[in-house]
Amino acid sequence: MHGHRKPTRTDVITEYRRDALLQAATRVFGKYGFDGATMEHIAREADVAKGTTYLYYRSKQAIYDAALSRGLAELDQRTHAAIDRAPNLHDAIAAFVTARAEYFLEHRDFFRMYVAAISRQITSVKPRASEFQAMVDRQTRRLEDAIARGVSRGEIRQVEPAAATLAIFDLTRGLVARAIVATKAFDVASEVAFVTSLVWTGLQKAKGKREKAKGKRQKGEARA
Amino acid sequence: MHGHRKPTRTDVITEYRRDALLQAATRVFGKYGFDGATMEHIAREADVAKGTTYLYYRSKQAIYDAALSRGLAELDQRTHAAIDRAPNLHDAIAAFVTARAEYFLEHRDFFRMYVAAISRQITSVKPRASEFQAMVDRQTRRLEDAIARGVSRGEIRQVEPAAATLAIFDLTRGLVARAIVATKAFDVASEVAFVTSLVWTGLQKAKGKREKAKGKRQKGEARA
Amino acid sequence: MHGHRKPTRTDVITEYRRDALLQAATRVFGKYGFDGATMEHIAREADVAKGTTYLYYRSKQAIYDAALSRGLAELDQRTHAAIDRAPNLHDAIAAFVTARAEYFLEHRDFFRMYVAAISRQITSVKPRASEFQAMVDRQTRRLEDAIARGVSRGEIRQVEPAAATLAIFDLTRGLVARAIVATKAFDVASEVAFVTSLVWTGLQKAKGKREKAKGKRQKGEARA
Amino acid sequence: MHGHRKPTRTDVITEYRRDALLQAATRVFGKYGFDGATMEHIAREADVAKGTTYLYYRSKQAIYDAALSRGLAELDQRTHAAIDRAPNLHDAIAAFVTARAEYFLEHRDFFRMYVAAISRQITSVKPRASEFQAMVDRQTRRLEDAIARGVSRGEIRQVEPAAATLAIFDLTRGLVARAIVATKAFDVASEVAFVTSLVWTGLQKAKGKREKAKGKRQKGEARA
DNA sequence: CATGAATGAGTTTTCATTCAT
DNA sequence: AATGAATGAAAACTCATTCAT
Repeated sequence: MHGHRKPTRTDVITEYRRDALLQAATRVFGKYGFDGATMEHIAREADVAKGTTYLYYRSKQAIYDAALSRGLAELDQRTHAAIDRAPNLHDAIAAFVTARAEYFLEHRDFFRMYVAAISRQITSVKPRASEFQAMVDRQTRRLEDAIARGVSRGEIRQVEPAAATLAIFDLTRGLVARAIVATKAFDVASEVAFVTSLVWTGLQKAKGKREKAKGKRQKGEARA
Repeated sequence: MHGHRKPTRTDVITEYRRDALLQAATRVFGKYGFDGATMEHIAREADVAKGTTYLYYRSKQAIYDAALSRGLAELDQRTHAAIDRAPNLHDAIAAFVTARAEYFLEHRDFFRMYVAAISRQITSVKPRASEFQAMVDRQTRRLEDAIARGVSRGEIRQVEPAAATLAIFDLTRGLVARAIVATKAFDVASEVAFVTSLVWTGLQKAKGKREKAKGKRQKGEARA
Repeated sequence: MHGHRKPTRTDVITEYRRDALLQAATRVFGKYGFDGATMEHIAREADVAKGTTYLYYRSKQAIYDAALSRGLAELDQRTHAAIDRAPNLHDAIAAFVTARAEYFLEHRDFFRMYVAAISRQITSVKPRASEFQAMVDRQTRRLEDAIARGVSRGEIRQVEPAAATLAIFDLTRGLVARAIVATKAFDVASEVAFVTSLVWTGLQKAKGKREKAKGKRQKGEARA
Repeated sequence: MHGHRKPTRTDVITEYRRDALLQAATRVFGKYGFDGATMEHIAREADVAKGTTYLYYRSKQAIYDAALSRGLAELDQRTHAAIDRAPNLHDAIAAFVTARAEYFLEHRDFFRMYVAAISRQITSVKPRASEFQAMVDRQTRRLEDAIARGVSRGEIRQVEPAAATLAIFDLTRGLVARAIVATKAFDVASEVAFVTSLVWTGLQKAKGKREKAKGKRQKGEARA
């Protein structure tokens, strides 16, 4: 902030503590949820006294938010990097799914926090919606842009890029959730491949086949 | 139907109270989550005293479970009925998405409970996974069977029916979640249509094109 | 109460209910103690609805008191009768111990209430001491009189009759307590015999021996 | 004596608090009984907040157990020391009664807890009997041994040492109970003397007198 | 008289947060 | 800065008692 000031000893300690606390918090919140987690537990996990926690974070909510943000930022990073590396739209989609699945599976506690956070957002009385919404946007922006380009180039059919992106987003989340609760072996790679192929195929230009079915609608079908 | 005993006064009251409590519980759990909800609050919402709650449900957990189960059963009902009414696979998929989206949007509090329950299942220390898993299975079974038939008839391409079903399941959930947090107008019908079309197209037999694309990148896609 | 009025149907029912409730109360209070017992439990045990209990007894305390009183009155009865039948002091003592032990062992729940009541009296904040004290007095009066006569007749040595009586009273209580908690066989008869003989011997005129012992230690007793 | 580590601040506080809490608990449990006592009350009495109590004792039951145990251990101590100091059996008996009476009268609240504990043991649904039983055994062991020696030396008549000991035990308890509820002056010393003399005389060898009475039993007499 | 549904005061226990050392 | 003892608000749950039917 103050330019290139050499970090003082204090800065280093502070940095170290904040990191340790965030890691501990992620573990504990991931395992027990927001309400189930206790400051005591987090402190112990971070190897500090309970009071120390409050020197670095104002409250339980604050440490929770920080832990969540940090994870989201990292995930963001990974997601972006993966997409940027992809040479084409198909691979960008695959990269998106893969990168996120990998990140979540490497950070299962974070995934739990993440899911709970979404759940809380939906449940939420307070409108923390906006902050969270912004993060989701950031996570999906790159992919959305890629899809938009794909559409404008005629590479894929005319779809709402946002809708398509969110679909991929949802599929990824579901996939990871199942991987995490899975008791028996779960072949992530093949699941990722399936999701990717489903979406990719789904984005192809229709071959006209469906027209007929569409022609003779029955009730019970989507009213779109 | 089940013994024509005239319902006693107590039976009537019991029926009425249980229903009122379940409704209240759904509202409160939906708004505040399991931990955030208080028995006091639920009781007030159901217009009874705190103690009365315990005359009908043994514990907070019990009333939570009951409220969740009831909603799931209703949802199950609707989902089944919708699929059964569909004349073909395409419409079955559309019906699945539509029925669930409608149910959830009519019962937003229940949707919040539902999402929280899934979140809890993932977070959960205790393995209440199984009970819940069973319900999910029940909800998806019919669609899975329909998809399996579609595959064996060659109506759609060779996919793992379970995987395809869960994808539809995930997409529906995401769709509803967005509809519920949406601050501005949200065109559910068109979202449903999109999801349905994405999946339906995605399940069509591949035209073989993509293979090539994967092998040798096209220049136009160099930077997504 | 109103002389020889023929008991009405209502009187009979009332009598019957009060009795059933008292029996139930004794069982329940005996098993769970005052605080551990619930009106619900007592009512169920007496085969009436919870509210009915309050038609016969003003409160939990009232039914407790009534149950205790009834037991004490019966015990009183038995104790008196036994003593009155005894031809001499020795037998009166034996009869006292025996009668009480028998009564308590036939009414173990009542014994538990009884012990708890004594405990409560000691603990008691409120001075229900007097009422209870009176009952103890009534229970011991006859024996005390018999002992007083024994003393004045020179049948036994000069002791404070009240003190001697209470000693016998305490020994009996201890004996029964052990019989009731005993897990293995407990020979009540021989315990009663021991207590009786101990007391009877203890009340005999001293042979003068002890005086000396107290004055100048005997070597054999140097280390007890 | 046990590692000369300087006690830390925390150690000191802990020691102090545990003691204060135990004292407070004894007072409160003694006055109101287990169920009548509230944690709030105990905390106030110990001059701490309600929550503080739980920093030192896991639960109400735990603090109760600790308070009871501490008292029993002290009483044990005193009882043992008194008996060990006695030069002969007669004095050992006197010492037992005296020491216990003194201890209880100095710690009236503890006596109330003690009586309630015995009462609970009798009433008890759960078999905490064993733990408690063990403590009683410990309290009486020394005296029982002394009596056994007295019997084998022919110093006193042939009695079951355990039975004699428990008789003395019961008499002491009764004596103290009366001293504690006594509203008017209560001459403990003379009561102790009476109990001691009654027992001591009662343990002397019979002079053969009673034989006759025994010969012509009447009903109502012990069937031993 | 009898019932049992309803009430709400009262109890134990937990835990985020504060603050003296 | 770090500690951890102390606090007290909050919450689930129980049960004696009341009262409408």
